[in-house]
Amino acid sequence: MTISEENYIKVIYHLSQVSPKGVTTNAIAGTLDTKASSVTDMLKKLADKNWVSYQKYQGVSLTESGLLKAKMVVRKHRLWEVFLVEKLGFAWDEVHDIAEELEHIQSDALIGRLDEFLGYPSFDPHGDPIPNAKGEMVKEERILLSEAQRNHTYRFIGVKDSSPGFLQYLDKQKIALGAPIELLEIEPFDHSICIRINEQELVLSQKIADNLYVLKHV
Amino acid sequence: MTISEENYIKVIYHLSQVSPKGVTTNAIAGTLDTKASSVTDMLKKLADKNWVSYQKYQGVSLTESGLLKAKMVVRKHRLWEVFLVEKLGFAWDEVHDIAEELEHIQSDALIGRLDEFLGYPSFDPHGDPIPNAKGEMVKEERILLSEAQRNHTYRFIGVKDSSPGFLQYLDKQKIALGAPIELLEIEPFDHSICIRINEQELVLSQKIADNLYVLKHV
DNA sequence: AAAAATATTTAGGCAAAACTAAAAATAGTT
DNA sequence: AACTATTTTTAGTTTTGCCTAAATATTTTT
Repeated sequence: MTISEENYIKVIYHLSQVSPKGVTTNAIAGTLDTKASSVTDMLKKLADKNWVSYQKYQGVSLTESGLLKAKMVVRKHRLWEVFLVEKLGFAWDEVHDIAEELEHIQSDALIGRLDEFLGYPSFDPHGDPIPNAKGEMVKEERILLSEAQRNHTYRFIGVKDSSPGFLQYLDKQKIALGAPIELLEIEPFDHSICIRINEQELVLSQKIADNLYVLKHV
Repeated sequence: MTISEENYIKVIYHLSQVSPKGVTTNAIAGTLDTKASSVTDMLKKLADKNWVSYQKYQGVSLTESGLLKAKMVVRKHRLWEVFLVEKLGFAWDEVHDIAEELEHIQSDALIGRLDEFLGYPSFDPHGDPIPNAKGEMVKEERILLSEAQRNHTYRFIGVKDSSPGFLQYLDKQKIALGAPIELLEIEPFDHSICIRINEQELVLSQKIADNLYVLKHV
């Protein structure tokens, strides 16, 4: 499997999470920053190799073997991110691009030993679950903070947007993974919210609340 | 710099150690397992980018910037080997191919932090010196065991051949890096030698002795 | 020094993965 | 249902890094 093929499979996997009935050519092109015609070419190749099922003009979805391939790439990406943060001391906003390269190293022995070295982590530094060697991962009952209810308390467990800009904003506001968040107020006009975190009150815009995953109960 | 370009530069660097007056097209082709015509193509490209000086039919040598590039690839390769052995518990005969992939990850920050994490090692698991960020590395007064003198004691500090087969042979004979070796006898007929190592006597063929680096004094 | 052997380069092609431009299919709108 | 807009595919190119086969240099042998 080439690096390019792995990247396509991974992107199709991520886009499938949002639109499970089929991923469009344009969506893939947009994510990978290529042209739609290039995507069509690659989809044919991936279909030939039985990693996606693809009908002209109807979008694609991963086959069983494609899904496993995708999960293995995601597994590698997230394990490397844990390594970069936990062992090398990188900040959570610095690791994505490096992991993007490391995820393509081909060695099952390597990734198995890395997993062991890291203590078999279940989540990466952004709160995303790490598939095990079989592709299984924990599934949490998480919601977006923008969908949460007034006067309830949640736990901040992940980000939807993991771009450096957003992560740096969270650092600045001292909003860290695992923190309890109490939803104090929802402003009807602009959907901004007021929360209590670290014993302080904080106002977050809808856009921010829309990118924070919280645990439903407690 | 592409992966292919890095591999060429690295191979030219290694071959230069043996033949400093110029590396031949065929030597490169042999090492990289490609055809001479492919090498010629690449040499032109590398010359255009000023990483090698190349005269038709006269072989190549690295320019100053090419030499630094090569040392940085070697640095990455050897640091990753240390990581694989020291941190992930791989054996010294298992790490070459994985490091061959890892050496192409592009991130100065990564390699700097990896170096720090490993405690700024000076040698890789095979006893080869690791260049620092400037390309400097320690130079030892080492010789081959086949060039050593009778009744002198040496220290085993490196291997010339680092193929898995040879390394496994050394493991089997309990010949480990750092061990003192006393040269007891040189057999004139086949140049095999008798040594004392780990309080035991051992006979080594010329081929073995020809691939072991030892420290000259003590 | 000429002939033979070897090494290297040139010329022409191929496959992967991207591109542009044009054609075809689908979706949306009146 | 027809027209328009959008999406997707096809067709034809480009670039990178490799290949084979043929031509040219260099080296070795006689």
